[in-house]
Formats: sequence, structure tokens, C-alpha cells
Amino acid sequence: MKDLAREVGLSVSVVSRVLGGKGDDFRISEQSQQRVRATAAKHGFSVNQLARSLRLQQTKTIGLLIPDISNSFFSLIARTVEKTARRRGYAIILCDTEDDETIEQEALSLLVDRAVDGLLVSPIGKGSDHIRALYERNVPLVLVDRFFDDLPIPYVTANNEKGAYDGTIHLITHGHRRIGFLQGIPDSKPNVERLRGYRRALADHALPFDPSWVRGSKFEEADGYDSAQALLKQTARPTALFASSSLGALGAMRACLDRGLSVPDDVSLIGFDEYPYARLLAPPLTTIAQPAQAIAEMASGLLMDWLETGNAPAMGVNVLDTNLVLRDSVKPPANDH
Amino acid sequence: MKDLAREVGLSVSVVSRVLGGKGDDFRISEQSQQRVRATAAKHGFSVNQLARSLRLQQTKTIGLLIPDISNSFFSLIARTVEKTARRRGYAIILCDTEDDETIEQEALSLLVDRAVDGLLVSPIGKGSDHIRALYERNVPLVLVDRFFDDLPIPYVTANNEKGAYDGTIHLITHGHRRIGFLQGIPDSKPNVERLRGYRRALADHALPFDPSWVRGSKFEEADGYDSAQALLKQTARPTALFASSSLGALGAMRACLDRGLSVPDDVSLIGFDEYPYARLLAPPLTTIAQPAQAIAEMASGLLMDWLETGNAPAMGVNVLDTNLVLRDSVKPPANDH
DNA sequence: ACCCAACGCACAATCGTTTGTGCCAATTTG
DNA sequence: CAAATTGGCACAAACGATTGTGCGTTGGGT
Repeated sequence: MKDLAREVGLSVSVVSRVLGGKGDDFRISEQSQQRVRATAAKHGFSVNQLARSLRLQQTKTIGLLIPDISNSFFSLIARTVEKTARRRGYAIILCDTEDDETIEQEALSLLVDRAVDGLLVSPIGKGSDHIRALYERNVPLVLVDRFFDDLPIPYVTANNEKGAYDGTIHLITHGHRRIGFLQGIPDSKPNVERLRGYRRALADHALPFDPSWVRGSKFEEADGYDSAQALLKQTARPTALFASSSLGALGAMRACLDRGLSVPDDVSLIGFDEYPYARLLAPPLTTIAQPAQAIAEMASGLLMDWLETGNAPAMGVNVLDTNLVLRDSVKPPANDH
Repeated sequence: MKDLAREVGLSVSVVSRVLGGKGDDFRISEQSQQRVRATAAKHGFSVNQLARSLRLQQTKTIGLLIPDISNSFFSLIARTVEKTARRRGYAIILCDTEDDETIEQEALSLLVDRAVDGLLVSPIGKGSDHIRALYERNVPLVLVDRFFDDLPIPYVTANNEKGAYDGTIHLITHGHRRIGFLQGIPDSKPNVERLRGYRRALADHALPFDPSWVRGSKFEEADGYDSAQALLKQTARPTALFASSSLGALGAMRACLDRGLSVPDDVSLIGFDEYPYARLLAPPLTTIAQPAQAIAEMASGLLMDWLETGNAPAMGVNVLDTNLVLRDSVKPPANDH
């Protein structure tokens, strides 16, 4: 900028103001403005964002912290967030925590050290201390998909409880009474909500809840596989499986395949979370679709509004409706069960 | 840092050197070092990376530019890149170009303005001018998956030609002679390479190449669907389809389903690129697996080595082998064809 | 007793912007 | 005609680090 200023024979402050669009506010003559812009364009000059950020204490950058980018739900979140953010001039620094608490911590401080303006976080859900610390340092932060009841932080999520309720009801009305629940990370908010919905559905139909029919500990394919195997190897095995995650449903399908069990003839299956290939699976999978794009748009919108107005949004929970997508993986149980 | 220096009663230069790990090199007494570190820890102080970057002309940040993060191949790339980068202290700024040239340009300048240290780019492949501009400005840059022959830029990719050759040979040895090719972006490097492999396989078996059997223009599900529909509605329809992309294969499956055609009884199908659910599709899909993780590791490794040593890597093309994953979507053609 | 290292640290310039303030001419106002 | 605007711009202090250089104190060697 200094060189530019020298070339046009003006001071850097003039150049800065012109390039910052504040030329008129500071009564820079139209002639000077033109000259500045012309020479800037000629040299392909663009202002150094680093220096600008340092001075302005604002980086126009958002940290996005998610557990697994190769999970289709989160990759859709990431894509949508990146898109809405870029449109408003924000860049995204991406961190994948692999659902590991240590990585989450590291990534969080990496982001804060880089002075991101705000954070979009989908935390593991075990401890909330490091998130609380951010909250107390007044870092603009909105939680996505997962959160903690005890923290007054804005939060956007699908209606996990109702989604799971709907799915379970769907199974029950097809005649299923023994329904296994393949869970993800036990203490994570989506999981407890989905479990709540499942239990409410059971209760509404006066069906007993058997904790031993809740299996699993991670939102991963292998975990779904193991849990399904464990449930299905019992003599009085479930006639239906409710998978709390998309990958879990995939694992469950594989487990059925390996045990020579047909879906849906031997066991019905329903999976939380929708994906483009669900309809092409064998059989096409009945799923509970989450409005991933809407969630991402809302979360990033809340955050950017916050950053730009300076006012934190209402701290309430923002819940978006799910949608039961009927396909062929659910049918009434066989009679011999 | 100034406050910290005042509190310990030393100068900022001392604090900077201690915190930068250069305390010993500058003969800062052990006692002072301890004091500095202790008070820094007490206040949870960490150096401002912005200021540091400005001074050092180095941001420890890599720009990752990919066409579609919700495509499983690229999401795996992104995940691996992020992981290997974080381990070496780099952050990733993610941009999703949606295979749109305008967005690609914008995103590229957004990244350069933010002074990323280097770029990992998977360009659209139509024009190479903006990439060339980066190259000429000496921006450390390695291309992933896609590239341009005319630019001496380091490049990492799967062996697309050989992978497609293997896949096509697989179809031919099963007796197929009329094999449709569902392509992605026509001028993109992976696509032309795959097409080359396909043609070489045909030529090796003295089969004619019919350009009208090459359809499609994007790496998208809908495009695969349309192309497959167009090919299959012909009277002398292909007995086998080679999909140049994973999403294209999905689209082709859907098209077959909609036309009441069985895969593989009526038409065999093979798809480039592997994904976790391919084995659970109806039917389990034979695919050509790309070593996505290895590609990502190699690309990011090359780039970071470059950044740290200052020496550009060999400009050659780095090709990693694909792997044909045999499943049930290919079988000999029915006789009536 | 004198000199010279080795010690241990402080100064100040620099990275590239933004912005509050001040200054001088030209023009308008009373 | 003096006073008050106003137009058009330049100065210089931040923002928060890094680093080449310089400067006073010790202690040991002769």
C-alpha cells in the first residue's frame, strides 16, 4: 500500500480509505479515487488481510468443528456452512475431531489462537468444561447437533426426540414389540434425545423398556455392526432394529447380511439420518431425514448475525423437524416370533 | 505479551524468545524462563497468531479447494488432509467450489488474500489461467485428482487410466461388447484418463469405439441418471455401463431401477471410486477403488515439505494404484442381446 | 590490577493496515 | 474585509508479535 501510495503521489491513508470504500466519507476527490483504484487494479493489488485483521481485531473467519467430515450428515453441514459463509465474506477453518476429546481440545485452542471471529461446534458431548471456558471468554459460539443442557449457548438441531418417536411408532404400528436400539455416543445429546423418543413411543403403547436392548457406544459403522450382532445372536432376538445413526444402520445391515438374516423379512430396520444412496440399498432403507442444510443455514446465520450486530441471539434451542422417509426395510414381523 | 513482560519485570523480547522456545539460544536465565512460562500459564496466555503471521510472513495455514465436499471421495480427502495438516501445526481453510468456475476463482483469491502458505487444489479443469497465475506468482501449490498437462505443477492422483482399463477389461472378459461410458466433466483430467483407459481396453480386444456411447457432463448423480437413461432407451442398448464416477454409478442404478432393468441380469455396472456402502447396495456394486487417503497424505506431505524446506518437489505426476473390488454388479450378458 | 569473554537482557525497527486528528488552502458567509 | 466553513489530504499511533544489535555486569585468566 505504501508503494501504491508513492506511485499515485498520495498518502497511505488516502489509499486505505479509497480501497476500503470510505473515500467519499473522507472527502477524497473523485479524481484521486480513480487514480488510486486504477493503479491498484493495474498491479493486481489487494489488501493484506492479515494486517487488516490485526488492526481490526476481526478475521472474517469462522471455525467449524465437527466430529467426522466423511459422515454424510456432517459433510452436508460443512458444505452448506462453507457456502453461506463465503457468500457473506467469511472463510471457514475446518477441524475434524474424530470424536476424540483430546483432538477437540487441541482443535479448539488452535482455532481460538488463530482468532476466528466465531465458532460453529458439534462437540463430543462428554465433558463441557472446554466449551464452558469459551462461553465465559465470550467467544461467539453456536452449537450444532450436539450440546449441553447446562450451558446457555445458542443451539440448532433436528428434533431428535420426535424423529425417533415417529420412527419407533412406525415400527410398533407394523406390529413390532421387540425393538432393539442401536445407539451412538451414549451421553451425546442427539443420542439421549433419540433414546427418549424411542422410550416415549414404547411407553405410549404400553411396551416394556429393556435396557439390555440398547447397545452401542459410537456413531460408527463398525459399532453398529457389533451392536446388531450382539442383539441378533440372542435366542429371543429383536424383530426390528432402530439405528440411532446412519452409519449404525449400515453396520446393522451388514450384520444381518453376515448372519443370513433378511431385511425386512427377518428383521425390520430403520435408520436415523437420510442419505442419497439409502433408496438404492438392499433393501431401500426407511430413514428419518434430518434437515441438514436448514440446520447449517440457521446455525451459520445465527452466528454471522451475532458477529455483525454484536448481539448474541436468543439462547434458546432451535429445533427443526425431521421427516420419516418410507421405504422397504420395515414390514410386519414373521409369525414365528 | 507486553503486560506479561511487565508482570515478570522483563522485556517483551525476552518473553517472546522464551515462549518461542528460543530462550536458551539467547541465554535467558533458567530462572527467568521459568517465571515467564509460569505467568503465561497462569493467565492462559497464548501468542497472537495474527501478529505472528504478519511479522513472519507465514500463516501456517493451507487452503484446500475441492469441488464437492459431500462427495465421499473428497470428504475423505478433506478429512485426511485436515488430519495430517493439524499434526504438523497447519490449519485448513476449506472452500467448496461446487464445480463452478466463478466460485473457484473467487475462492482462490479469497485464499490468497488470506495469505495461506500453500494450496491444495482440485480444479474444475476447464480453464487453467487462474491456476497458471498462481504458479507464476510462486504460490506453493499441489494439485489433487485433477490437473493440466501444460502446467509444471506437482500433482497427485489415482491411476485413472489403468483403473478404467482394468474395469473395462473386467466387463469385456465377462463377454460384454456394448459398453456405455458414463462420463463426468468432459475435459477434466480424471475423466479423460478414464476414457483413455476405457478406449485402450476396447482397442486391445478389437472392439469398436462408438462416441455416441459416451454420455454425460458432470460428476453428479442426476447426470449419471440422465446419461444412463439416454443410453438404455436405445433399441440396441448397452449390456454394460462403466460409470466414471461414484455418483454417476448411483444415478445409473437408479435409472435401471426406473426402467425396470435388473443389475446385473439386464445390464452390468461398474463404478469408478469406492465407498463404504457399495457392498450394501442392490446389488453390491463392483467398483474401482481409489486410494483416497494415500492421495491426500501424499499431496499434503509434498506441500508441507515444500513449505518447510523451501524447495519445490519434483514437478512430476504422482500416480497411485487403484484396486478393482469385485462384487455382484457384473455378470455375462443375457443371450438375447 | 587489567582485559576480555561470557552472561543476561533491553531497544527499536518491522510486518501492512486503519483511523483520529491536524493542517493548509480555497471558498463562502456576515 | 475578516471570520467561518469546507474540501482535500498527510501524520502518526496503534494492532501484537519477532529479531538484529547493543550495552552493562560478572567472573576468570594473566
